[in-house]
Amino acid sequence: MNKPEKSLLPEGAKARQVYLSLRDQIADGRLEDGDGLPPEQKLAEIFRVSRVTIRRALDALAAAGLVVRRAGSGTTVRTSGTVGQPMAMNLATLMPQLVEMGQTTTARLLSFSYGAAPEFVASALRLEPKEQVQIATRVRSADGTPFSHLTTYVPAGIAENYTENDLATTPLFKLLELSGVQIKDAHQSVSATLAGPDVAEALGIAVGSALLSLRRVVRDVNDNGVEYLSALYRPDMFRLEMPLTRVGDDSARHWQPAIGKPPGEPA
Amino acid sequence: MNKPEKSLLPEGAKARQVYLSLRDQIADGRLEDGDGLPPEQKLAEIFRVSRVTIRRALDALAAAGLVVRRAGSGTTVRTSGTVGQPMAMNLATLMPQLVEMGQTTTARLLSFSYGAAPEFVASALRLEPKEQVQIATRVRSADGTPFSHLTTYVPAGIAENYTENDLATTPLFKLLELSGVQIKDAHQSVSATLAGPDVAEALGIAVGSALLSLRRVVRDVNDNGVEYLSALYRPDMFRLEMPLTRVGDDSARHWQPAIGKPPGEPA
DNA sequence: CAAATTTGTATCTTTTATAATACAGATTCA
DNA sequence: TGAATCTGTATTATAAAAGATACAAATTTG
Repeated sequence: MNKPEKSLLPEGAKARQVYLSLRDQIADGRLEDGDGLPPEQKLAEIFRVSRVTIRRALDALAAAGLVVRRAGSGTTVRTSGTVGQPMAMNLATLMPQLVEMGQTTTARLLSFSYGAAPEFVASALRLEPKEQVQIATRVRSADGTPFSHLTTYVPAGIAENYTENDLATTPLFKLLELSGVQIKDAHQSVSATLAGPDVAEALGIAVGSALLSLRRVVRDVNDNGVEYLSALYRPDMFRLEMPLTRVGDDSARHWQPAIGKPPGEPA
Repeated sequence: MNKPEKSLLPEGAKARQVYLSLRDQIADGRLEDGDGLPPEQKLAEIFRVSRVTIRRALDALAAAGLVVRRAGSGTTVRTSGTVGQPMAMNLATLMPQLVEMGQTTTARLLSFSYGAAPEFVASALRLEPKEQVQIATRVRSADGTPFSHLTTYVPAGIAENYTENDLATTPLFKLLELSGVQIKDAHQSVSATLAGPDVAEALGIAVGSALLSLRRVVRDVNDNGVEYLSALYRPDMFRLEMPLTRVGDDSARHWQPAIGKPPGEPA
């Protein structure tokens, strides 16, 4: 039942930024249900814009059902029912969960082609220059709402083992396994980026929204790169969880990710 | 030597979208070093905007050093040297690195106060409602360039053990140790968000920039929450690295973060 | 109740972004 | 060399966003 969020919002820069900024604060809990926002005049000073602009942003928030405005009283946050908690991906049990997720979510194949590996892919996977790779872009949805935008690069020799159709239904991770690829290790890198027009449309979000970006390189037992993944996630629907436990004695203590233990459960 | 990125970029919607779209394509390799962009007139048709708008986007790209424009010849992608690698924080060795980082970076204390714990802090740390906490906001810089914006909440009873001055010089993690707090475990949650006016100013970036957001809850051996950290990082200067290794036999394999091993090194 | 605060509404002006157009200068290539 | 192709520059016009201002209506507070 998610709205397309096609933003009847003011398309222009300033008002939209205010809107996005406030929406973000509501989405990630800095502003909670029932919290009162500062008065419009105050917000105008904080954001260094006119009250009219603040007004436009608040109108958009109200239209989205995130706040309630009452003359004389003020504007208050109303999130009950509207914001679902983002699904949390536990780092330690990452891959199994992704496989499971493949079963409870649906994927749509946006593009599929073969071509020379881009330089950054070739160097990450340690391929020969110009080596052919399969490039696929998919959007994954949960409950009909898209939450991730994935682009994968797989060496052509490996990609031969599954079809375009497989990609739309099965997580690439599983396909590689079925192809007999012996996966050894992976390396992930997490950062943040802004949604461009293409990704924004695919994910049903506004251009300029914040996205969690994840880059993953997977190698097989011979240290050959078998997959390069560039993933973008909606932060309101997806989050990386990392339990950490301290190990070792005083002299050489360090932190280590806790494995397979839900947070708060006794060891 | 990082530029303030104070975005002389066109703030308006259309030109910025074109800029972001092209920058994205360059950043993730769809356009590589040496590639020639379509001529401005062609781009104008592709993006359905006027050539002037395309021009503004290209100007911004050129100012950012991502493309080189030559009259008569065209616009070509130039990424060599310009794409500085963000500093990478290895998850496995997270805390020690943070301590080290405290030595090679500088911190500035933006605000420091005591007050009732906000609801989301109280529930995360399992405090009584309205319990007093110390709230401190700091900005951490490397080579004079700010890269992270940190807000910490520490129960007042614990915070008594160090001074406001300590905070400006020493990582909170270390201060807690010195205060005799016996840290047991921590839980981190990573996502993405947009820069609001305050954070944007503190980090020297444009409002609406993407930020990597990290939330951390630290508990002591008695399971009492001792720190709630909300951190925002510039994605161009900071990244989370996670090596993963597959362990176990066929029947019960799972992924586990590799500890203390630089990626690509033999086990 | 009266004063203060806050949102709602309306109007007008200013600023900024975008567009349309024309032409000059640089480069490439046959 | 000369035509074709591109970027560089300039001008003017149109549209959209943002700002300034004033006042009305609802609500809260003392």
